[in-house]
Parts: sequence; C-alpha cells; structure tokens
Amino acid sequence: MKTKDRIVAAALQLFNEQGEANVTTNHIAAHLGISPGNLYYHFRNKNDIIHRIFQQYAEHLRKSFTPVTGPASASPAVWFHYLDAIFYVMWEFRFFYANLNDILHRDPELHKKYLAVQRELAVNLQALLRELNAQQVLAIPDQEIDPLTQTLKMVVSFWVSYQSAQSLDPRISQAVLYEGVARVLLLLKPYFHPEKGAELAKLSEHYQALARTPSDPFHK
Amino acid sequence: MKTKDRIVAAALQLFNEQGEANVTTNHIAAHLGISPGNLYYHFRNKNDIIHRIFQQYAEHLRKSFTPVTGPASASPAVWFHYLDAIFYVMWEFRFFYANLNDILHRDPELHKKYLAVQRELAVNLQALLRELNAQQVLAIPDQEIDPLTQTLKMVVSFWVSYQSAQSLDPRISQAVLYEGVARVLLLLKPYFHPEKGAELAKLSEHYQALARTPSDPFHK
Amino acid sequence: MKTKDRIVAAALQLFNEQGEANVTTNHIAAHLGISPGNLYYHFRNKNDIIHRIFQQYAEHLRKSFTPVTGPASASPAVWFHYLDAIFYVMWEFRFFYANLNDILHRDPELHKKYLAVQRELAVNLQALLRELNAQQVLAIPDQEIDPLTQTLKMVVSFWVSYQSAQSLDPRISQAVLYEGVARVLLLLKPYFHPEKGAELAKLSEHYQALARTPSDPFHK
Amino acid sequence: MKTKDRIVAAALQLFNEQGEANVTTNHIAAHLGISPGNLYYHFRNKNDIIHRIFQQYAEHLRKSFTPVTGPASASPAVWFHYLDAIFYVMWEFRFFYANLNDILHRDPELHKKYLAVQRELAVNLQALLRELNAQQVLAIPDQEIDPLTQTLKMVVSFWVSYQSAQSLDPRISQAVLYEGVARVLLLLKPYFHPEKGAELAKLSEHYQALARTPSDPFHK
DNA sequence: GATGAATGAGTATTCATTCAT
DNA sequence: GATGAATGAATACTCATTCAT
Repeated sequence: MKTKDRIVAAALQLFNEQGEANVTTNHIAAHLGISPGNLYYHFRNKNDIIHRIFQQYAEHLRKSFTPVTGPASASPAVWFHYLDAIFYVMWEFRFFYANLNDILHRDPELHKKYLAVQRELAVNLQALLRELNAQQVLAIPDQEIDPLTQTLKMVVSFWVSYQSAQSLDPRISQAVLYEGVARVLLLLKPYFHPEKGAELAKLSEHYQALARTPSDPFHK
Repeated sequence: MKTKDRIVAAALQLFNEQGEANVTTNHIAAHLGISPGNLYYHFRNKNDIIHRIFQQYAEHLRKSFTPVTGPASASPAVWFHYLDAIFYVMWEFRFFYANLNDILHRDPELHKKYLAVQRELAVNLQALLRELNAQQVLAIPDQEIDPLTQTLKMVVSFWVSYQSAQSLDPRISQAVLYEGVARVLLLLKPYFHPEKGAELAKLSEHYQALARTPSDPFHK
Repeated sequence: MKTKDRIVAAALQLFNEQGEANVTTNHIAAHLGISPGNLYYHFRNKNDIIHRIFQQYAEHLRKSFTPVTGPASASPAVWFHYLDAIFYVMWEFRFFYANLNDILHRDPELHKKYLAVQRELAVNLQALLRELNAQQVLAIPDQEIDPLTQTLKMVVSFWVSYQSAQSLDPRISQAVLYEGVARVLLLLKPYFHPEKGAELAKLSEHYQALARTPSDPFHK
Repeated sequence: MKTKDRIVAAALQLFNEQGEANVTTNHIAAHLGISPGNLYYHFRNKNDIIHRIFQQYAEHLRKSFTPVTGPASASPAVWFHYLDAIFYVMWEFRFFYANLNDILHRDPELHKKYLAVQRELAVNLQALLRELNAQQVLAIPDQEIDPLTQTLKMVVSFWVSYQSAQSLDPRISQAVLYEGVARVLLLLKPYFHPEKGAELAKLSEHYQALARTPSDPFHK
C-alpha cells in the first residue's frame, strides 16, 4: 500500500474516530510514523486529503446506486444491496456526515463536487424508484417521487448528525446507523405493494435486529 | 438596553451571519465598540454567552409549544401560531442549528440542557398532536404519534443544515426556512381530516408563498 | 470595624489561605460583599493593602522583641513570650514569609521598610542575647552573637517556605510552625548555661508537644 | 548546539536574570530569534522547559554528591569538590531557589520529582558525613547527623532567597553565594576534628576570599 | 520519496485599575 | 463612602503549512 493511500486511510479512520476538527495533519503523520513534510509531499492540503476521501465516497455512491433494471430489481437481494450500501456509506464516511457544513463551506471546490454528486444521486434514486414502481414492488404516485427522494436523501444525510446530537458521546455506533436504515425502510412502507408486505416485514426485521446488536458486526 | 443584553444580541447576530466558529469574543467586543475585558466582565466565557442564547432559545420553545387545549386548538390561528413559531426559532437561532454538534459536544452541560429541552418538546408535541386528534383536525393512529413526532423534530432540527449544504453560500434565506415550514405541513398532510383539506391547502399556500418571496419579510 | 480595616483583615486571611498571587482585588471585595471600586477608594493599590498588613507585622515585631532588661529577663515566662511571638508572627503573616521575594521585589518602597525593620530586629535580638548572657542564662561568645542572630533570623524567615516546599499541599499547619519554634530553641541549645538545662528541656518539650498536636490550638 | 538545548540554555539564563515569573515563552523565543511556534515544537509547555532544567539540576546533584568513600574522602580536594558543587548548583539554578514554592506548587509532578531528589540527597549527605566521621575528619555524634543534614539542606536551599531579600536588587552576585558556602563550613566547624583546624581555616579562608571578590570568577 | 525544524498569525482569557454616578 | 461597569495590555498555546536537506 502506497504512502499516499495510507495517508488517506489513516485520515479517514482518525476523522471518523475523533472528528475531523480534532485531527491535525500532524496527528495523521504521527499515526503513520511519517513526517508532516512527507504528508505534504503527497497532498497539498488537509483539504486535499478530504478531496481524496470524498472521491472514494462519491465512487461508492455511484457504484452502489446505479439503478438495477429489469425483473432483477424486484428481488429481495436488491433491497439488501441498497440498504446495506446506505449503511456502509453512513458508517464509513460518518465524519463527513457529522461535519458536512463545516467541511463544505470551507472548500467551495469540494462543495461543487458534492452538489454534483447529490444531483446525480437524486437522478439515480428517482430512476430506481420508478423501476421499482414498474416492477410492481412499490406504488409511488408520480408526483410524490421527487419529494420522497428528497426526504430519503435528507434522512440519510443527517441521520448521523441527528443521532450524534442525541447522545453526550460524540461517537456513534453501528447499531444506531442500522436504526437509520430501518427508518429509511419505514419511509417507503406506505408505498409498498400490498402483496409485498411479508417481504418488507422481513427486511425491516433484519435491520431492526442489527440495530439491537450491541457489538459492531458488519453485514456481508 | 444593557451591555449584557447587547452582547448577547450582537453575538447572536454575528453567529447567525458568520457562523459561531468564525466569531471570536474579540470580534463581538469590537463590533459593539467595547473592550474584551468588558465582555468578560459580563460573561465568564464564550460558552457562557452561548448558554444565555440557548436559554432564550429554550424559552421560545417552551412558550411557543405549550399545547393549546380545547376547541380553540382547532382554529386555523393555532396552526399559524405553531408554524410561525417553527419558522421563528429556525431563523433566529439558525447558527445553533447549523453547528449543533460542534456546539453541543464542546460543552456537556449545554448538551444536557439541550437533551432536557428536546424531551420536554417531544412531550408537548405529542400532547399537541393528540389534542388535534381529539378535535378531529388530525387523525393519526396512536402508534404513529411517536415516530411522527421524531420525524418532525428531525426535519426541523436539520432543515437549516440540509439547506446550507445545498448552497455554496453558507447563509440561508428566510425563504428557504419557509420552505421547511411547508415541508412540515407536508409531513402532516396524510393525517389531516378529509374535510380539513381546504384549510390545509390555505396554510400550505401561505408558507409556499413566503418561500417564494425573495426579500425577507416576517410574518406578523 | 471600619471598611478599611475589614479589607486588611480579609486580605490577610485570603492571602494566608490561598497565597497572595492567587487572591485578586476582586476576590477580596467579593469576599467582603463590597465593590472593587470601594476597595480602591480605601486603598490606592493591591500593594497599598500589603503595606498596611506589613505595618501590622512590623508593629508586632517591634512590640514583641523589645528587649526585656534586668533580672526579669531570666524568667521562663520571658522565653515563652519570645517563642510564642515567633510562632505568632510566622502563623499570622505566613503568606508574607511564603512569598517574601515576590512581594518585596515588586515594591521597592516596601522592601526598604522591610530592610529597616530587619535591621532594627537584628539590633534588638543582639541586645536580647547580650542581656541573657549578662543574666547568666546563655553563654554566647561575643563574636558569635552576630552570626547567631543572622542564623536565627534566617531560620525564622524561611521556615514557612522550607516547610511548604516539603509538602505537596501549599498550606502549612500550626504544628509545622511549632516545629520551627522548637528548631530555634535547638539553635540556642549549645549556648544555654549548664544549670539551665532543665528549664530548656521544659521549653523544648512544650513546643515539641504542640508540634505533635494535629488540631490547630493557639497557645495563650 | 541544537535548538532544543539552546532553548533550555536561554530559558535558564533569562530565568536567572529576570526571575521565572517575568520571562514568558515569547520572551525566550524572541531572545533566540526563533518563532514561538518553534519553541512549542520542541517543548509542549513552559513547564516542560522547567522540567528539563530541573533534570539538569537533579543530575548535577546526583553526580556531585555521590559520597566518596575510603581514605580519599579525607583529602582537602574532596572538600573543595563538595563546596564548589554547592556553589555551582546555587548559582546555576538560582532562579529555581529564588522561586522554589511558586514553581513547585504550580506543578505537582515536578514537586514529586523534587521531593524524591531531596530524599536521595539527604541519604547521600548522611552517608558522606558518616564517612568523614569514619575518616576522623569530623566528629559528629550519631544522633546529630540527621538534624545537621537537615540544617545544611535548609541553609543551601534558602540562601539565595535569604540574600535576595536582603538587597533591593533582585539579582544576586556570586560573592554572596560564596558567603553561603562559607556559612555551610561554619555550620560544620563545631564538628571538625581538633587537628584538622588548620585545614578548615584554609578552606574557610578560600571561600571568604571569593566572597570578597567583586567580579565573578569561578573556582576551577 | 522523505525528513523535521521552523513559521506566525490567531484566540480565549485575566486582572489591577479607573471613573462616572 | 460606595457602586459596578469598563479598560487594555498581557500571555500561553495551536496548527496548517513551508522548505532546506
């Protein structure tokens, strides 16, 4: 693993554990046993590191939320895929969600990338919902697709912040994020096709069980 | 106006305009034309000032969301009252919403007060929704009252952050917050009694109109 | 009791309890329930207060160490008088002994007064020792009177500091100061007339007993 | 000379010249022509610098007062060694002696180290005195060894403070410290073996001469 | 690729003292 | 006599970033 990648990985880890504001570039360097100068050889900036992390984040979003089309999209496996992806992104980049505005407003270039990714994501989500409508899994009135997409994005975007504000401990657990996944499912519940009720119940059960797990297992 | 109050007012204004993290105690003092020492004569801390602002915030919440009981709660005036209160609190303390976690996790004492206020608010909101159920204005199934309360709180709590993240300009307009009020109404829409449809439409119209207003008028 | 005197008394108490450097003029005023302005109405300075305390200190020294002359000086009561006076002055003005150099070098005027008092004290002590020589209580060779005086003064002057440095707790107990009194007696021991041995033993016993007392009684 | 060492040396010099309390970290940095940030790159704290100085102090004490055993301890050279060491430590770390209690009570960790060093020193001094007894240089009754050790330590510890209080100028001269060395010798005088009188006189003469020297030579 | 010493602007806070009322 | 609001200079410490080697 190259130094450049090790820096990104260490920064991500420390940001997630301690909050981006509390992690200095010197901390990252010390954590890796390299010199601060070396860190600045690979990255022009602290923000530059965050850009690289954001890139990973964006790639995950793109890969994970490319709409599956055709009958395959009706299978339960697809639901697990999307919901696990939501969890993964919330957990892996929780520092980003926890400090979204600080990070974005400090760096307009990153902010623009973020907005582009969000737009793209919205398009994908809408396509996805329409596909699920077509596959008779969901039944969302057309004019509600847009606001629902927005609500979903908003809940996912601020679930980490919301939960962090609920506890004196700034760190969040995986359990709390699975709760967020279950909440997303709840938002979709009114639109599930009647005969998909059992399927929904099973999914819901699955994530609620994970939300009850005290340890931090990762769904595979 | 006493110096102590002028400090609180100036701090609130500057925090809202520039973000709490970017406003130093010296900035506040300079903005008022007083010495830093004088500021520290009236407040022990920067946090002490924030505590005072939070107190104002909490008082507004308490006063504004004390549930109205009896037939009066069915009048449209009550809706205007509550929705305007939501707007007021989001606008007047937007710096707080925009930096919620930073502020809370830096000051555990404040965090405890915040959690207490939130609990109290949840109780009041639930009582309010039940009363509106009783008055046949809403028809929320009992087991949905709690999750709905949570969702409402979450949307209000992070609307400012959410909207801030959507724009390159960190400052948010009143219009955007009226949009948030309209969104709250939207969350309640499914539960409105059928014959209250017209009333709802009127309310919705009102706030959507405000959300379209480019200048910053304030509903009275 | 006049405000002026109350200020001096409060300052002395707080200085002794918490150390002069840790007691601000505002502390003193708050402790008395008066305004800082009022304190400065009565005293030009924090140093001015210390001057007043020093004056009390100097008066005690003068009164207590005026040499008793004639056969009376041979009585044990005289010894108790002098040794109790040493204890009193160490206890009552322990903040002064604990911060001697800080206080003196910050205020040359006070320093001059201090040096004058010390010179006067040295003269008195020497006269006293000579009288005790004359009364056949002590037998100090003439050329040793001066160095002995100096040693006595030095031990008394820095006993408080010395003991404070021996303990992690900056506060000193009365017991520890009685130990200092016993130490003074020890310095004189070699010069006691052989037949005064019993008397010396009794004195020594007395102060060593007090040094063992855990509570803080005051000898009268 | 490395920057780290230069900082320690400059701090020691400025502390000795102006008193520890009057020397800020910025003063030290400015005096060396380096940035305050650089100083904090090498030391976490002002206290951290003092810890480093204390370490040097402790090392000197340990090295210099390791008891010499055997007949060698009877030679005059040994006396010069010990008395010069006393002088050196009083001179080189005079700021420490001048502000002992301020420095110790502000930093409990340092205070503990200090007490440990003092205990070790007491043990060494007692061993040394016993060896000199064995070598027939001194004749100290066994039960007087402990109090004598204490007195020696106390005189050395507070000689700097004592002398500083005697003069309006807070700075102390080397001459005055040589006087302190002579005083130490005086305390031992009663216990010198009769036939060592000439030797003692020579030693005493030596340090008294240095105490009379206005310039600041250093015995080698 | 990597080191690590160096920069310097920035920030919250303290406290003896003043003065209009 | 007394109030209490106001002053302002001073201080320890941080951290993203640079650059000679």
